[in-house]
Amino acid sequence: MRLGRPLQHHPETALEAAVNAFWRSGYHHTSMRDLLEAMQLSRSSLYQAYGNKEALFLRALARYREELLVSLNATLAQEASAWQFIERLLQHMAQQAESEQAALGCLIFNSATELGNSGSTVSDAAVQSVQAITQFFVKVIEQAQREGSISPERDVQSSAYFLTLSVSGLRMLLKSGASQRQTEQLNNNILRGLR
Amino acid sequence: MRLGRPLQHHPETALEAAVNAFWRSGYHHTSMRDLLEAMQLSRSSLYQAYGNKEALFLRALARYREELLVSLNATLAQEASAWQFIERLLQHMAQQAESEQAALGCLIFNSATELGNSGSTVSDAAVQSVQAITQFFVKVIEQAQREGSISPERDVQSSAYFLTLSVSGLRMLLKSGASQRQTEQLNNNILRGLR
DNA sequence: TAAATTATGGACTGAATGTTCCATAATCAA
DNA sequence: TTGATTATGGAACATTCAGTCCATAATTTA
Repeated sequence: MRLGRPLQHHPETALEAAVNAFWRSGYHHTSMRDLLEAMQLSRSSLYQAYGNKEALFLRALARYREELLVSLNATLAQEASAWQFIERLLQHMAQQAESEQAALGCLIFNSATELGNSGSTVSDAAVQSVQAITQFFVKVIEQAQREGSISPERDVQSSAYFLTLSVSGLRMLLKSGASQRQTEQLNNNILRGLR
Repeated sequence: MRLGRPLQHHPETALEAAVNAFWRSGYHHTSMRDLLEAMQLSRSSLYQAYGNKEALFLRALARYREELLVSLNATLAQEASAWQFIERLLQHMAQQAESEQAALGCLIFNSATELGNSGSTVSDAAVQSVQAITQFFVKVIEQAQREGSISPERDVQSSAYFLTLSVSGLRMLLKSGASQRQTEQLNNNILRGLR
């Protein structure tokens, strides 16, 4: 068995709370005070369990990315086709318009925009997460080409990047208060860019 | 003539420096110390001339937006067609890949992503600036439709939003270190989404 | 020259920042 | 029960934060 006094908090639950805190306010503008309150644990426990703010952010971002990719893969698997997956994904984002969720945007794109690729550990992590999203879209595009809904002449990498760009741009517009109607019509342009 | 001791700084030059400071680090992460150093003036002078950090940011963002729109309008006017303007705009962004300029992104999209639309004065200004960009693209799309390069069946607002989304997404990818080759190929998807 | 007016330099404030430290609490192994 | 080990609460730290204040400098008007 494990030695010493047992944890009085659930590390996974606390990390989830940290994700939400960073999601709401970004890396720099989320203070340790915010994190302590959100995660419901004492200073010592936080530093003991996660090291420091930077390390906690890396853990939070990694968790967000992993959960997102698991969710995306699961949704892809249960859709009838890759093309339908893309349509549903865009439609789903449009339906979130003007909600609190939409106002948050995506932690990965938020972080990439905030941190750039300055070479710091945190900015590297953000860039790498954007790459992971694009890699997922590569799979989706390849499947769509096999299924005949995207021309085999289209460059896979470009189309995947275009999907990343589109989702990121959509998130920015939704953050700026774009309406559902506006977003839905927009999606036609995105789909046309893919075909 | 003006009464009292004359200014020892050029307000326009100082504001330009403030723009660059906010551009580099965002609203929250740019400190007054950063601004004082960038603008090369003393605390008193800064507060006397601009009020406080929030007011200074509003001025800086407004200046950035105005300069950007003047530049975009000038470029549009000297291109042979609206369609060619769009092509050149995207091409120009691709050529900036992997440069310091690309690493900065766009102050407006950076701010919109950082500040969301929380209802604060600064976030309102960011949202409004995104709208101003979209309004400019409305003009471009209408001109392109008159010139026959974009189908009159396309919804003007949607296409304008799509251009805003594309430029924003492109900026995010460039910030994440996307290469020139990747970006150039990407542009074909964007143009296809417009036609 | 004197009075009025505006700008500037720099000290100062209170609050917030991320982080460290230590005494104490709570568990397990012997 | 004792000793080892880990977790926790809270005080404390130096630094940075945005912003204020006041004495003084530099100018115009009278």
